[in-house]
Amino acid sequence: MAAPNSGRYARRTATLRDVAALAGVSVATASKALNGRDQVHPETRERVIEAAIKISFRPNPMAQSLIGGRTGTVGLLTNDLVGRFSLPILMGAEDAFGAGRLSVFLSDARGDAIREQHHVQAFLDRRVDGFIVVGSDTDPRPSLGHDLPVPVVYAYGPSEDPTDSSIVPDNVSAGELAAEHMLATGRRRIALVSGDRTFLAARDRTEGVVAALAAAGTELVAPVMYGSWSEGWGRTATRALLERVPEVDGIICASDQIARGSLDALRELGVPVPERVGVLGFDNWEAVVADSRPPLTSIDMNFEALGRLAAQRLVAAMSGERFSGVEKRPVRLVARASTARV
Amino acid sequence: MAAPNSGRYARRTATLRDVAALAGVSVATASKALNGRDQVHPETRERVIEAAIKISFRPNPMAQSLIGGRTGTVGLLTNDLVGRFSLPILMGAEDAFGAGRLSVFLSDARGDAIREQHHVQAFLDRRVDGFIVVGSDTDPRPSLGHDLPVPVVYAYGPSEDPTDSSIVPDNVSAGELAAEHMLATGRRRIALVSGDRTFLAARDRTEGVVAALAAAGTELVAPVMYGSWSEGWGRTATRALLERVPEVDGIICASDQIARGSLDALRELGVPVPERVGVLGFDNWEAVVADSRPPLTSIDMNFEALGRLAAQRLVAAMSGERFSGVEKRPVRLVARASTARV
DNA sequence: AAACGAACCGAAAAGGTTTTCTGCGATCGT
DNA sequence: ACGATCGCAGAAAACCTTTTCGGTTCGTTT
Repeated sequence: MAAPNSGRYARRTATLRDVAALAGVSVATASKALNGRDQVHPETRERVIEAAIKISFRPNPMAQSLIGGRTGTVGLLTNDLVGRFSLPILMGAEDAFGAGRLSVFLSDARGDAIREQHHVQAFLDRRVDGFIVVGSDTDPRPSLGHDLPVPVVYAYGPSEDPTDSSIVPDNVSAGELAAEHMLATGRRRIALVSGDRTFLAARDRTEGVVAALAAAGTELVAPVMYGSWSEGWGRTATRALLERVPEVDGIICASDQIARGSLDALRELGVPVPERVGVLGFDNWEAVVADSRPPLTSIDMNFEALGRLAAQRLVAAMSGERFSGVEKRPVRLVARASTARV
Repeated sequence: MAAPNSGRYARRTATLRDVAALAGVSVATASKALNGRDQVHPETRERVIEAAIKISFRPNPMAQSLIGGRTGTVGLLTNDLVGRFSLPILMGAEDAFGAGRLSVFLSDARGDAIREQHHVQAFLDRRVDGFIVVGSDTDPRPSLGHDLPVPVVYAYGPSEDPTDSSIVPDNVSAGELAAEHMLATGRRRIALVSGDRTFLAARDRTEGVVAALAAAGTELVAPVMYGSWSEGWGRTATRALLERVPEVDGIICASDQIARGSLDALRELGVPVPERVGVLGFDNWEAVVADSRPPLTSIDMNFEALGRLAAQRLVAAMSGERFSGVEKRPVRLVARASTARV
């Protein structure tokens, strides 16, 4: 049980004036000394720096931004309740910013447009220097508009407005990668169990798969099966598939969860994986992929790299360059036992 | 492909001076009018407010904090790579702060102590008014120390230092809840498949289970089985268990993933769930729980509530009250088909 | 010796807001 | 009618840092 005590946290943090006094110079000189400006004698600079260290002086960023007009903060607006996507993206962004002097304000709009509007305003009130908006899926989303005083980069879910700058994973090439891998591991009768057809990601991945097969002079062994993103769908679809096309030897599933369901169904039907059928998923979601039987080959969307790039684009935009358009980023395949060549 | 354009984002935001000018008063009066101070004529106040709205004035928080000494920001430091825990906690905290005027800086230390130290310093440089530290598990972690100028609240993973303030889920009562639910659904021969015994969470949950059974005049039908937190362990443990104690009619698993493995094993052994054996997990991890067969009863750790409370404690601490000790918060059981009474 | 330039330092303004204190006109009490 | 009080508005200081610009002290040049 917690017990409220009395307690003070007063502790005036050292100011530049203190440093100056200790070093026996004016604040102006102290400032110049610490900021590497010239016009200050090396010896004096040394004295100032020592003084600063001694009283562990840290410049007050409020005072700095008051002058400079920039706060060194960016707002990261997510809509991803589960955190599957936004957290790695955030980490990538933080990485890219971290080296520089930028800090990240985070808030979650929970997919609600008016809450989002509210958070945008809150960030603007805080005078952030820019925004990163993370969507909950890869479908285009409404733009925040162009009347914002700072640049915006959309990550994962692109803006509907093509003059905005968006960074998304390349789902078409992800589909290609999947199909090529199936072919490369010696399979020829390949089926595709997709997700919810209303999602662009589902359609893009399908497009990639179909294209890659065509390029290799073949095609899907059965019509694309659309459904939901769940394990349950993976199971039903797989059962139906094996009934209709028993000779199938490769199943590409549009998500790890679908693949997981597919694996379960195959096991129950006594179909050995990867010997008779190879299975492959998308997202490389550690929790789903690692524990599946056998471990699942999956396409990793490189979220962290996505975040890093979004951060870089934002930084560039903040210093004048403006980017526009949807930038599609490469993904990578992580091979595991479920598609091992036999 | 993105194409860099030229582009400017200049746009001087309105200042209080502008408002004052427009309303024909001094900045002092304008300030008082907007902040609800008295000493200003109602009519004047009205004029000022209208002016402020007209040019959509927003006070500059840098200027405000320069005076007030508080920035209205808190630092949230996570260590949870997966985001399973920290994101809901963050959302709860944001909720609790949101109404007030607090914004959240987020950063991830990735479980690395020196990176953490670095982020703490960065937050202090930003003059945050407080910290929330989110652990990666419920084991006590090193304190950030007491020489910080602002209060700290530890969430999920408590501080080793009992004079710090920590908020954690009550894993003992979680264990009790699990056992009681098993009993309440008519099972008597109950086993416990736990996780990694080096985790406090595993031991606490065990303690609760054992205590609740004892209170009901019974005990575990087999010694606690410790292993890892994975599905694989859930499967092996369950198989071993059924071999040694075929009459078991309830399996409490210390995590959803273990439970998931257990369900798989049972299905493969042809043991009907929930008819012959009930299965229960911990964490209520949507992705794992929803798609399992049958849907898994689980103990929800109430992360969001944890985050909210942490935020409240922090706010209280920031205004002088000081809390100390580890505060254990109630959890709740979410009943699903895997433990349905037969 | 006078003038000049270089090197270095400090005073002051600026950035936007809040708060205190002073000032002023009007109202009140007697 | 006079001082006291009240209601309201504005001037100025304070918060902390950066930057510009003027000033001082040297050493150097003619």
